[in-house]
Amino acid sequence: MEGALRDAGVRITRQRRVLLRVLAEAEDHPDANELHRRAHALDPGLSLATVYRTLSVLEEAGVIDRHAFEGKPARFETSDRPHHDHLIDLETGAVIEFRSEKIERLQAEIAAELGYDIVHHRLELYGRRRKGKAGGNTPR
Amino acid sequence: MEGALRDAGVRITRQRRVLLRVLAEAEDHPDANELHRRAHALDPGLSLATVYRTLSVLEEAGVIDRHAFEGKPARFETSDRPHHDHLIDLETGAVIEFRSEKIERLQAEIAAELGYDIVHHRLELYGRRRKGKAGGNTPR
DNA sequence: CTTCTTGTTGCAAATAGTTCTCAACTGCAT
DNA sequence: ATGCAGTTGAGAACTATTTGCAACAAGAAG
Ligand SMILES: [Mn+2]
Ligand SMILES: [Mn+2]
Ligand SMILES: [Zn+2]
Ligand SMILES: [Zn+2]
Repeated sequence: MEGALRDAGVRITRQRRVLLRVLAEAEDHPDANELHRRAHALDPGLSLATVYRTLSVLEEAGVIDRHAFEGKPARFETSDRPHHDHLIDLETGAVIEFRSEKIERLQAEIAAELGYDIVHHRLELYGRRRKGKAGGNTPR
Repeated sequence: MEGALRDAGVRITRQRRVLLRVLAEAEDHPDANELHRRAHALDPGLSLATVYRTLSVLEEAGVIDRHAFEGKPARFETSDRPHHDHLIDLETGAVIEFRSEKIERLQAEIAAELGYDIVHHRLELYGRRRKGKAGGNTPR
């Protein structure tokens, strides 16, 4: 992963290495502040400004994705996994991932009909746990 | 429309009447600043703070929708027309509306499978005009 | 290994968009 | 006409993020 960056002409500094690691180990969708806090453990002195700058660099290099959910500050995640969209639990703030081949396809069709090629999109569902009987988050 | 607001316990002030009118006449998706500029014509002295406050009130009353497109400031539109989503032209910034019953349905299904009820969602396509041969924005 | 060039960093100050504080006002129920 | 809770204008405050600048360090060159 560092190789890919180096090839893209991105210098590998101590702070970038740390952030890459923090991002790689993250299982959630941390925001800049949280990333700064986590990185702080491995490298005190790494500034928040650098976190922001590095996130922009990594985003442009295509190794991370930035999500701006309703209101809240931007959140990040590595883009090594396949594309997916998000469902946000309005009560707990939990972020649940999902992927719908059908929706992806429909989006492309719609854009095409309008004479456009999709560069990227944003699909976010905001909801609350269904109180009713069935359904349910099938535990793995 | 004012009646509905009054019933919701919202006082009808001169500035709110102006903004409601500006919003009703808008055919695009203006942001707070633009709304302020337009309202200024009908009522100089109407402050930007009031524009923001009124927009929040109207949003909560459910008479307008707020859209936060990539990066740019929030944009608004009356919610009297049926629900739709947006395609943003990355080059011109143009906002094109569309509606897909299928996608709406799929979203509900996905949420249901995850054990959720959708409160609202956000679907935005960001793209560029297709250079290729066919397709195309059928002019009306 | 030393040097050199240029990208990178930390800090603080700057932005942009939006919200809040507070005293002066006003819609509107009585 | 009165009274008061809700609303407004002006500006300060805020939040998230960006930027200017001088010190610093990656890594190509020698
Ligand atoms: Mn994700
Ligand atoms: Mn619209
Ligand atoms: Zn998607
Ligand atoms: Zn929709």
